[in-house]
Amino acid sequence: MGRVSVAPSRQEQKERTREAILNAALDLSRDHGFAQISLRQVARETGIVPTAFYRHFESMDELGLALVERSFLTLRTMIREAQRDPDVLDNIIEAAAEVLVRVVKQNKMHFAFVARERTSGSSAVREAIQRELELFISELAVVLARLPHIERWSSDDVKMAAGLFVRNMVYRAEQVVQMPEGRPDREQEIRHKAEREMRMIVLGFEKWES
Amino acid sequence: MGRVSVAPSRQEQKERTREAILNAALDLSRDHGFAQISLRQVARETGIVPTAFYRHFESMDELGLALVERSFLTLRTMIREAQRDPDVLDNIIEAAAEVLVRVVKQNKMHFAFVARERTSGSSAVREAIQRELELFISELAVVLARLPHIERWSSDDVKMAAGLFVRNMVYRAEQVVQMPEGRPDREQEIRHKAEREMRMIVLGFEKWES
DNA sequence: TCCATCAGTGAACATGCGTACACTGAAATA
DNA sequence: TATTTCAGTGTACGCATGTTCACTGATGGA
Repeated sequence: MGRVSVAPSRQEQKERTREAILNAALDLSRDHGFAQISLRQVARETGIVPTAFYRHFESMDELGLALVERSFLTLRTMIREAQRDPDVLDNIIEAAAEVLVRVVKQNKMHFAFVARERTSGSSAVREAIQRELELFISELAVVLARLPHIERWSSDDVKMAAGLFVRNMVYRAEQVVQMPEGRPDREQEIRHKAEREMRMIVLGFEKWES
Repeated sequence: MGRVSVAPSRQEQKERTREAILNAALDLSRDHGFAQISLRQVARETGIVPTAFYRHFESMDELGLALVERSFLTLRTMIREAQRDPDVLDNIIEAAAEVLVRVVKQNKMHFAFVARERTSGSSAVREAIQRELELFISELAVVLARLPHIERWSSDDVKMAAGLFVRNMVYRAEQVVQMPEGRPDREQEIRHKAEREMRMIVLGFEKWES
């Protein structure tokens, strides 16, 4: 057979194991939350011996922080994608709802992790998520600031609006995550509700200081 | 001395211990979440032996459900109080923000519990909270439905509005809970932000179908 | 007064945990 | 080729956990 399997370098192999640990932890977190899972469970799921875990992370807390980072990479990808999309300026609501549902569906685990560990989780993880969410709101505020009605608002007001959007988005994302597989009707219902809510908030925007 | 101490009846004593267990659990949950605490920790904090726990609850899960119930009793008290207050109809925003901050401050632990265990927690606890929150939104919808602008809306729309309010309220309540003691400036800031947000949402209401 | 009830006790157990420590053997380096 | 590095192994440890079981002694009805 034409199969040529190059032996992976040491680095490559280490990186693979690290990735495997992250995925195992994410997977195990699904049912009972990251804070509940043990180092030994993660090792077992990864297929390594418990002590080998320490070759990659100093503690479960450090693993948790790595997961926060990885999950927010996904979120930032989403906002950048939304920024490139020319529809967004004309029609922010439908575009945002569409991107929301699609990206969340593709990255359920990451969103579930953020939503869950935001309020529970170790204090290190919790604080990291709060910080990242603030950053995310600021990024969204920059996008919003370019919209026609909003150009002249104070930056505090724009941030408030972004906060309302993001917090409602987080809530609807939780619902998409909990959504059972193969239920396009539920999906459409959530998208529809998200659209209505965002539209209502936007109506508030328009009246805010005009 | 005139001290007369009547020996408590068996029932009374049992009720007291039960209450002590609930408080101990609520207190221990504060730092790391209910899901993380052990039956033995709760017993230790209560001042009973681990096995005595079983005289009151079958499992930690049952304890969790009892805490959900007790916490939502507080929430319902809040909405009833708001309903009785005549200011609410004229000036729903300031009144709501005031009630929010005051009641949350008085019952930090209960709100913290609900906010935290809503997304983490065992599935039994999580589902109980989701159900109670839905109920709470419905109750608020009834209150909102009496407001001048809203009378003629569809019930779906009123529920959406109530949902937006409650979810933003939950978020701000989380902040009040996390607020350090003796910081009236932070308290006012949160109240102020909550007011602005609610005002913005209400602006959306007014424009919604008028 | 006698006796049943039952909230709380205390010892014992099997299990899973985090981490220390000495190790192996293949990849990287010299 | 000889040597070093280091990801992963295997054993062992002390500790906290949930749950069992037989118990104690005050309460409260007969």
